[in-house]
Amino acid sequence: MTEYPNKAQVLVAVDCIIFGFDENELKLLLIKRGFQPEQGKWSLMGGFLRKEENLNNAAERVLHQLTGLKEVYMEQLQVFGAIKRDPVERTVSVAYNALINIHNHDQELVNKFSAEWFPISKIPDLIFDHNQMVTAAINHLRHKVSHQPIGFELLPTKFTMPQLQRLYEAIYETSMDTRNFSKKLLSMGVLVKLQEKQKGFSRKGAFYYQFDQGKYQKSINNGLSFVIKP
Amino acid sequence: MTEYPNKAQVLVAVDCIIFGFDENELKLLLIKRGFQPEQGKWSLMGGFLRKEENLNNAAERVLHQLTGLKEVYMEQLQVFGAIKRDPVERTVSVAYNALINIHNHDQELVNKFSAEWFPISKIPDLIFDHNQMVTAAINHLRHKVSHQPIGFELLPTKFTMPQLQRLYEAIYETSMDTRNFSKKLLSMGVLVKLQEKQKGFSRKGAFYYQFDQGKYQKSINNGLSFVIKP
DNA sequence: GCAAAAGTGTTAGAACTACACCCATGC
DNA sequence: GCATGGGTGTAGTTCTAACACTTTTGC
Repeated sequence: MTEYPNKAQVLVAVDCIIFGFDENELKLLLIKRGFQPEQGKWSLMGGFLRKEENLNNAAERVLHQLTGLKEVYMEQLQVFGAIKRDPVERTVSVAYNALINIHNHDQELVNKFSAEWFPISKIPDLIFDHNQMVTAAINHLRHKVSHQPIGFELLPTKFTMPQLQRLYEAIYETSMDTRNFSKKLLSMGVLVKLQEKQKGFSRKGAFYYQFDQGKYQKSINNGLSFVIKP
Repeated sequence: MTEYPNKAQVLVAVDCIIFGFDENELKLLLIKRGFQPEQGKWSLMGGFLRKEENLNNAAERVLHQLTGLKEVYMEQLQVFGAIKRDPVERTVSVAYNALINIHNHDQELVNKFSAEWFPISKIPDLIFDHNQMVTAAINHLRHKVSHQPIGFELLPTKFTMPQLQRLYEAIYETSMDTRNFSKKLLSMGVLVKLQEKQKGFSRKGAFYYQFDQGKYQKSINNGLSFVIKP
């Protein structure tokens, strides 16, 4: 074991861009920073990498601290490494996208961090380069949902076709044709229709569906490509 | 200015996955490691992040050290942060994809680092997690060339239609129909046909084309999507 | 004149887009 | 019985995929 010469004295952090969907809008969970620097400003939830954990663990830990959730869909987005991005000390930060069901998180923890959900159209000024991270995160999500079945992570396991459509409309900031949308989704054969109907939202009630990972894998192996264009 | 408590003592490195195309095969430039640990083994070209440079600069510097090239198409790929990925010291490494014209690099520098081009089908065992990086890099490249006009970075400014097709075939490891390929490329209206023909390779000679960034931007603004499926 | 690569068109099927009305239910 | 959102079919158009022969030229 030799030590490397010219070590770079740089800190490594992770920041989580936490997405949720509340039946109509795509939202991000932001915290009001309780410590210096920039105390009291809005920020992404973040933390420093510890020696005994790998990067993904660090991101999961940070997400868990704020939401109480584990086993969440997370994905490394990008590293931000500009020299002065953090004024206190040279820090590179790895941004992670997290997709959660907006109704599942632990409200007490969220209160503890003075966190709030913001619609993506109304993101406030954030500290450091966090607005840049958010922009990258939204672009990445838009791109990714168009050809991977990850949108379902933002919905309850049981969801209706109109809910799913509104989700895609919110992500793409567009509107889609109901007939073409359901035709497309059903044609891919990755959804299971349940007998049960959603009650209380509309008079008629909409049938619930579930995403079926097994069916998806089979379809993929048969050459299907999952595509939902904006 | 306060200092953060519980700093993570972690080094930050960059590693470059350098792609080239030699008329038939997609290749990677690998170095024979001249220092400990793992001296004499094949490896990606890498280096540590310095305090006074941002991540992209570091990647450019590392690429320049090996190839003598500047202003090269580079793209951050992913961070690798497993605890024991580097046995000497805890290091997270940011992998960068670089696309270069295989005929342009500085041969002396390449010799100095005992570097060699390897076809992507014959990548040797590499140190640390570099094989993982290479796999991620190839997957990323395959995905990216299918909807962004970055393949041209691997070719000379003037290239023939058959060269371009062979490039895509090499990246996708597939074969394509000549007629459909040229029809598709020309229909997007982003290439300029030159009067000049390639000499010496085939009897007939093939016309040269150039990629036109301005035309591409215009087409994009008019709603074109650049797509070349495998 | 022949070998080797370049260049070019057509057709059938698949996927996409646009579009409007009836249905089920709670009040 | 009416207001609200849920659910469904068709036709025109565009895109894709499959397929083979002629052209040019150096030797």
